[in-house]
Amino acid sequence: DQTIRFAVGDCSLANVLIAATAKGVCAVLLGDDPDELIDDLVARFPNATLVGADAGFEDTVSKVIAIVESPGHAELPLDVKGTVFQQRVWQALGKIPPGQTATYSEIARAIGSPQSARAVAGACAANPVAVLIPCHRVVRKGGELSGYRWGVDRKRKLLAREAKSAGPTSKA
DNA sequence: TATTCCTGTCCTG
DNA sequence: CAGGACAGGAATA
Repeated sequence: DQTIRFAVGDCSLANVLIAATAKGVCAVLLGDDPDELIDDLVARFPNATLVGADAGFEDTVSKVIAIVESPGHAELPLDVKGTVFQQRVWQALGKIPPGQTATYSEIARAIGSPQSARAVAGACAANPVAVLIPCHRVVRKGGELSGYRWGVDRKRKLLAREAKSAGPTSKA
């Protein structure tokens, strides 16, 4: 059992809920409705004690939003839990540079299970920390966006913004 | 082109 | 415990 502090802010894409334990950020949720985000948080951490933001948490919130608005800006300590497989996937995702994308099969290969592309997708979907673990940078082979936990449209906008901010050096 | 199998998790019966 | 559903992808008929 643990205590989780949380706060809801907003960015250019949507409302953002940031939640953290004493160890680090444990959830970053995207959505249009703050209440909906809180419901999601409760569902993810049914055994945790949720408390509102206290002094000093604003700093974490602003950092997370800064990363959402401008990926690659900084990193925060994370406190995420999952299966070994999921953690391997998330770690692999973290190696994708801002502005670039990888395919599910590439990630699968990177973690040593070349045939587990579908399982990789499942692990991405289970990612509790939007943007900080860049599951939006994973696309289907061929470059198509197939799906995104927080909306394909949001995924597209995130990628478009990253591509722009990382510099349109590709084939220009 | 349409099936079928593979893979890790989660949800339901 | 068994079966089905997924943000995929490759092989086979």
